[in-house]
Amino acid sequence: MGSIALKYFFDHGDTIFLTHVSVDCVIFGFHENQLKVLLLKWKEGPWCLPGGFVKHKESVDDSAIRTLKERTGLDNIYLQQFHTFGDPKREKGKKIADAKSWINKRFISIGYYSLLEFSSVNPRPDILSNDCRWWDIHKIPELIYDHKKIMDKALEVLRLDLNDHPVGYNLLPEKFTMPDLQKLYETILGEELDRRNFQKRILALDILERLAERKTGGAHKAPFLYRFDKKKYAKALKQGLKLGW
Amino acid sequence: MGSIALKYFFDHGDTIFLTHVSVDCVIFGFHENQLKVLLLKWKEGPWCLPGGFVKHKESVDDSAIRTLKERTGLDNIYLQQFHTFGDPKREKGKKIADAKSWINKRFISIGYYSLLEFSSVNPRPDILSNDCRWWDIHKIPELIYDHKKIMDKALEVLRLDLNDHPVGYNLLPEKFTMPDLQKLYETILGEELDRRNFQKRILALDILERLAERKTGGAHKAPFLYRFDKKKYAKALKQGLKLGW
DNA sequence: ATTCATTGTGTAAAGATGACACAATAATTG
DNA sequence: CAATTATTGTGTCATCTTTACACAATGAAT
Repeated sequence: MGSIALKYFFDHGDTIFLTHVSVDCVIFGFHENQLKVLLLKWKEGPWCLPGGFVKHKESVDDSAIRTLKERTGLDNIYLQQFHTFGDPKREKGKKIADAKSWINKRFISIGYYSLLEFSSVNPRPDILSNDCRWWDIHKIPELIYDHKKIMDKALEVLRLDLNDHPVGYNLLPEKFTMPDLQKLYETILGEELDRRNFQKRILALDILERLAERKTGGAHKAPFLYRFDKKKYAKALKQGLKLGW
Repeated sequence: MGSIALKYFFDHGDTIFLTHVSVDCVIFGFHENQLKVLLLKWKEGPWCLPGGFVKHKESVDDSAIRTLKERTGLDNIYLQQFHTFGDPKREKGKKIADAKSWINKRFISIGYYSLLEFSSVNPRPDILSNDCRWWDIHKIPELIYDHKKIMDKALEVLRLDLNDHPVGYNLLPEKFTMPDLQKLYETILGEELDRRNFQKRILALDILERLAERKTGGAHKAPFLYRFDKKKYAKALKQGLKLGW
């Protein structure tokens, strides 16, 4: 991607994309007992959420899927639209290209959050950026425009969704231990949970399958490995999970 | 509003409004134990949700507030953004003005729902419509584009919000009876609730004030009147109500 | 072999929810 | 005007859910 493509994008992007509408993605991953977010760094600029524009005949959902694919290489990602940000001052100080460029117009941004398994991702910068990496949710750098606000809102919604969406299914690797799952919940909720009660409630959902294997290697007693039982999981989802944390 | 204003709107609306972005409002009211929705009828056309466009320097929220004010005469309405609809085929068959008009372009619509006290409203048609009235939620006429889908989604979100938003506060008149409140919940949830348990749970929230008065006039025993206690209500909201229906 | 941190499991108390019964009362009726 | 009727106000008990907490088992480290 050279400056020719970039120049075309700035000068004639509006022949491809809708003006005034953009998409921003808050991509969550979980690694080393920490909730992470994937951020991009603009060339000579601040960090920001991966985002994109909506093609003329593309659905907004598809635009988010495309953005995600371009940044992570992944298809079939769990994706949730969570809010649309429409303050006219949200992109304060914006000046990307020539004053006349379509891209300098005001944009309404539709926010999506996605959950994915950390190690399956190979973060890739986009045409406007030169760095793309995971940041711990508690150590986010200065972000451009209202992107911090967008991220906070995503986290808030994720917390609520925890009650009726089996978030672990998307954030953890195929096989995981009960402590892993608990740490995930604790990280998202920002509070500690009782180990024994947590296990009881999760198992009561009847969506997990306990494997014969245990996870060895760590110090201390080896915990069992679990896996989501897709059939039971789908069934429970239809009835509506209810955790009530 | 004559055809001159209308012509200007079609020909030059894009000097006032953003292209590709619109707002649709699902306005709920409660009357005679029925949940109602305010709908507009286009001149020589189908029924639709009240909606509008976003001015160049106006926030999307403000645009929804303005739309609501224009249709109902009301300010200070409870308003919740609930979803953004971005399918490129959502406005199938659209052809409003000259082919070249900005308004015939594709629009992404941001959905808001609002709750308001039925009798405080004086429904007013807009420049494009000649009728504006309440429809029972169970007897909705054929709606334009994807507006039925938008309405269904609003209702779905309202049901979920019932758990942590005191919906009654916005939909009922200042003074109301316990049966009134129960009917409201039953209508939104679409299921019957036990009278005694309902009362217990609602009163346990400690947000209502029982008045000395009773509601006379109806046949049978006169029920007490209640009122929301604004102080307690605000306090409970901060802690997060939890009903769990 | 002992120590240590962590895992697996169980149980009892407290709290929330659900099912249900009966007395009180405001208008209607005959 | 007394009896009727449908509805409201209130209470209790059983059941399910949630919370708090204890102890034995185990794998690695010492």
